[in-house]
Amino acid sequence: MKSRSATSNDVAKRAGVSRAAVSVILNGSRSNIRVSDETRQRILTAAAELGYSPDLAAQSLRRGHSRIIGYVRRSFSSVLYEQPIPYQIGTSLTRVAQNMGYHVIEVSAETHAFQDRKELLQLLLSHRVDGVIFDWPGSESEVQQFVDEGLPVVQLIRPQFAVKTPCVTVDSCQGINEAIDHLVSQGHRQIAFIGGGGSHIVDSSRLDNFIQALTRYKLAVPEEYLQRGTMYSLAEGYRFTNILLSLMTPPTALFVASDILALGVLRALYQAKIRVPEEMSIISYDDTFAAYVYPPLTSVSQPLEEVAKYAIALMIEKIEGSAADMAPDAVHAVLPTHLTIRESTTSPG
Amino acid sequence: MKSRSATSNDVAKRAGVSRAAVSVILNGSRSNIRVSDETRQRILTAAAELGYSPDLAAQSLRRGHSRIIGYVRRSFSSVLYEQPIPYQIGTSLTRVAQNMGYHVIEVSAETHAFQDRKELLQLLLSHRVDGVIFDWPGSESEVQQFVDEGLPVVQLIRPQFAVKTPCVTVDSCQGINEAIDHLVSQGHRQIAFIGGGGSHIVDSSRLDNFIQALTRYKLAVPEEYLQRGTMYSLAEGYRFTNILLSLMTPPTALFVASDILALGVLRALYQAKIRVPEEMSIISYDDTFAAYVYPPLTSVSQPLEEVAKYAIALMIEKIEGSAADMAPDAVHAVLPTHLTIRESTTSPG
DNA sequence: TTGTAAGCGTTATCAG
DNA sequence: CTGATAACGCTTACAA
Repeated sequence: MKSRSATSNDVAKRAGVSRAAVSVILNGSRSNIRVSDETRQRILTAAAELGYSPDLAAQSLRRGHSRIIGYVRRSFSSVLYEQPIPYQIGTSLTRVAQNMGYHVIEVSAETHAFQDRKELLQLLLSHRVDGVIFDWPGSESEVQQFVDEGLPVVQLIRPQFAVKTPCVTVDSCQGINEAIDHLVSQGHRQIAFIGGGGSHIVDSSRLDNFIQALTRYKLAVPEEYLQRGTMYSLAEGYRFTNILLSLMTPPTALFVASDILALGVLRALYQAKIRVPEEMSIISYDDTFAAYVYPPLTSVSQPLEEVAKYAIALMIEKIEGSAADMAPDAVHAVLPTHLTIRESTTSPG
Repeated sequence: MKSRSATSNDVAKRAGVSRAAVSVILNGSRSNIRVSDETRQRILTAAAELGYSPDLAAQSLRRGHSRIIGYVRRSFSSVLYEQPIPYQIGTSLTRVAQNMGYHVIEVSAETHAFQDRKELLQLLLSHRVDGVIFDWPGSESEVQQFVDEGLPVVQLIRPQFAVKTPCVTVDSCQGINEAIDHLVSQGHRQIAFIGGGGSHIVDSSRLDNFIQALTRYKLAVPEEYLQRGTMYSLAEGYRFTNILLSLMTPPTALFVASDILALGVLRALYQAKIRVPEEMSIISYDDTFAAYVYPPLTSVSQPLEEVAKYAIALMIEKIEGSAADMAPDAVHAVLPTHLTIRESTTSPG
C-alpha cells in the first residue's frame, strides 16, 4: 500500500497558499519575491506534517538541469585490491557531491551492457547529467564525445591531455623527492626502482622523478636498477625483485611505484629470507594498503580525497559559473604528494 | 554551446510519424499496438541520426517509477581497507542493477549532510526511489521508516531481523566446517578462535559454527582459545594473537573471523618470529585481501557478487512483481560460504 | 505579497 | 496504426 508522496500542491492546500509560494519557500530561488514570516511558517509546518519532499525528476525536467554528475571509471569489475583507487575516488566523489547538493552516477566503459561504447554515452545523456568526470579515460574519443555534446568534463589522475578539459592530477615529484631524501639520509646509496603501468606520463614520470632525485645526490643510476614492466601487479613486483636480488651488487633499498607491486616485492623478500627493513628498505607509492601489511610500508601518499573535492568543485563551477568564468577551459590542478614514514626503511646493512 | 538533446517529438517529426509511435517503438510498453516494420525502421534510423536518448526524468515523472534503487551503506567515510565489503557490494550492486536497466544511488547514514537521519529519508524520497537496499542497517528504526513509506526494502549481510523484509545473508557454517575439516585433516588438534565485531548473529554465529565444528571432532574447546573482541581491526587481531601465544599450551592453528583481524595476527606472528604456516597455521574469514598478503591466506570466501545479484533480483521482483508474488514478505536467502585453500595452512610442528 | 497559467518530455487514453 | 489531449510535479513569468 504505497502512499503516494505529498506534492507541493498538497502542501499549498494545507497551508492555504498557492503552489508558487510553496515553491519559493521550499526550494527558493527568486529573491525578488518576499513572503511574510507568518505564511512562511505555515508552509514550513505544513510541509513537515505532510513529510513533503520535492520530486527531483520534476524539478530536473522543469529547471533544465539534473544536478547529476556522471563518473566514468575504468574497469568496474576489477578486483578491489588491484584497483583500489577508483573505489576510493568514486566513494569520495559521491560523498562530496552529496554535500554540495549533487548526485553522482557511476558507470564504467567495461560493464556488460556497454560493450558498445555508444551505450555509455546514451545512458549518461538519458540521465541528462550536468557534467561528466573521467577517471583514467581509456581513449581520446571516449572523452571527446562528451565534450562534443557540450557537456562540462573534468578528467582525473590520468587525463587524455589531447582533449582540452579541466584536469585534476597528482604530481609524484615532491613525494618521490622526499622518499629519496629519506633513504639517502639513512645512508642508502644503492637504490633501485620497480615500476610498471602503461605509457601515460603520470606513470613514466614516477621513473623520471626517481632518476632526477638520485641525480641531485650525484648517485649512480645503473640501468639494471631500473625495472619497469607493463602493469601494476603483484606478480610483476615479485618478478622484478628476484631479478634485482640476483644482481652482482643488489640494491640496499627499493623504490616501488605502486602498493600492489610492493606486495609482490614483500613476497619475494620473505621467500628469500631477506628481512625488511634490516636487510632491505622499501618505499612504496600510493599508500592505499601500505599501512596494513607487515612491516607497515613507508609510502608516498596521494591526496585522493582532495582530488575528489577539487574535481567536484571544478565541475560545479563549470556547471553553475557564468560564461565569463568558464573561459579557462583547461584549468589543470596538480596536487602534491608527500611521504608517510612507517617501518619499512632503516639504515643499510 | 550546449545542443539541446533531441526529444521524442523531434524524432517523430523527422520520421514523419506520431509521438505515440515513437514512444511505443523506442521504449515499448504496450504490446497490443503493432507497428509495421517499415515505420519501425524509419523511427529507429531517425532516432539514431538525431542521437535521441529518452529523458529519464520525464519518463520517471510520467510513469510513476524511477528505476532508481537506493543503497544505504554503513559508514561512507571509513577507510577502504577496514571496511572493504561495502565498497565491493556497492560496486556490484551498481553494475548488476545497470545491466537490469536500473540505477543505484548510494548514500550513507554518516554523511555530513545527514547528521539528522531524517534527511537521508528525504533525499531518497526526493529521488522517488523504487526501493531501498540496506547493508548492515544501524538500527531498527532506520529500516522501519522506509518500510512505513511503503517502499520495497531488502536487507543485506547483517539485517535487522525485527523488521520484516526480504534479506540476503551469508551463512558461515559451510565455510567454517570446511576450514576445520581442512585443519583437522592436517593433524591440528589445538585450534584457537580470534573473533570480533558486534553482537549481531552474523558475527556471533562464526564463533558458534567454529565451536560446533570442533565438537563434531570431539576436540576440546578451552575457554582461553576463544578470543572475542568488540570490533574487526588490525589492532585486535594483534592483541589477541599475543594473548594466545603467551598461553601454557599455545594453539597450532588459528581461525580468524575476518581478514583485517588476520593482518594483525600476521603482524604479531612475524614479530614473534613464528613462521606461517610452518609453526602456525592460519585460516581467515572474508577472503577480501587474503590472497594479497604473504603468505597468501587460506580463507573462507563470501559470495559477495552473488549477494548483490540476489539482492537486485529480489528487489526488482518486489518492484515489478504482481501483488500476488509479493506475498512472502520475508524471503530470506542464505548463501553458502566455502573454503579457498592457499598457503597459510600445513601440518603442525 | 499572492494567484494564474504555461510548459519541461514523456506516456496513456481514446477516438479516428 | 495516427493524432490530439491530458497528466505527472514542479518552476517561473506575469498579472492581480
